[in-house]
Amino acid sequence: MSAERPYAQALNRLRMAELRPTRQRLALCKLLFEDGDRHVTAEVLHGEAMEADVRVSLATVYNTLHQFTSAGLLREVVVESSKTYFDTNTTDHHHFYLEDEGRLMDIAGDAINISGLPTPPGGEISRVDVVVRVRGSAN
Amino acid sequence: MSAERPYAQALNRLRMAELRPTRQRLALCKLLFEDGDRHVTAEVLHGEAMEADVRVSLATVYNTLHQFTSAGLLREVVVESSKTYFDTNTTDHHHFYLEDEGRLMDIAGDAINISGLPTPPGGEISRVDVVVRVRGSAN
DNA sequence: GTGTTTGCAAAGTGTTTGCAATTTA
DNA sequence: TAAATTGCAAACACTTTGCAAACAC
Repeated sequence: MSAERPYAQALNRLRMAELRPTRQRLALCKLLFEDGDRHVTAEVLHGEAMEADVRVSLATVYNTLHQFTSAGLLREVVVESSKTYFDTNTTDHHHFYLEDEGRLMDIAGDAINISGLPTPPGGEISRVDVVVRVRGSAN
Repeated sequence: MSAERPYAQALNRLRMAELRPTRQRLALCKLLFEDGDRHVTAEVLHGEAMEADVRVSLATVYNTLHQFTSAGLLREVVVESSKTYFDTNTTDHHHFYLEDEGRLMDIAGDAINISGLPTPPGGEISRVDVVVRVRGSAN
């Protein structure tokens, strides 16, 4: 919806998250959400910003990604030490990880069924992450 | 088996992996495998070595953990960016991750049932990792 | 002896932080 | 103009690397 109003959309998203719509946040928000579901690292997003002639520092990209995550706009996905991926899809779902390309792909939450989960040892389950590692996708 | 012969056991393990049984490798091997399944980081293992008065550099611990992993003696588990866990259990299984403590616990491979896995997009599945994140275990 | 392994210190990577300058409301 | 945000550069945690000395066979 309203894919033709990415700017207004970004503004709305920031308002809902109660984050001041600064030039940088608006631009990053637009880049992140205007093209459907994405999985980005800070470096990649920063690169896209540079290409789009948006002046943002890498530090701000990091800060913004974390603010968006705290606000529930993004979700962090851990598949590789020493690289943090942010996912624009915050609904319940899982991932393919294409090891050769270092790329993530969503698996719809209802596509996989998990049964027999043991009771967690004290505390409660905050999330169940399934990562299906795929090799040879580059050939 | 032969839990009372940790040294001979370690020696055997190294021989099977075709790694020279150096003082350092033997000591690390012993620390890793004499007490059942473990999940360690390089820092933690290095700390244990120091406590046991085994002189090993952190760099060697890192190298050794990777050699053991390549040899199939260990397996890497990714649950947190910027921290690598090595698991002495190399069989098919999954994990609880106690977020408050940063601790891993095994979930037997046959305890969980996963159905409906979509076909991977080119390439073949090298592994399916299930991480059950648990919060509040420290209370 | 010869080739492997180690330790050190230095370099590397991805990320976070302190603070003055800038921007927003 | 008061408070929030930014950019920079420095600091950070964790990990890898180059190379001479020590070690295993």
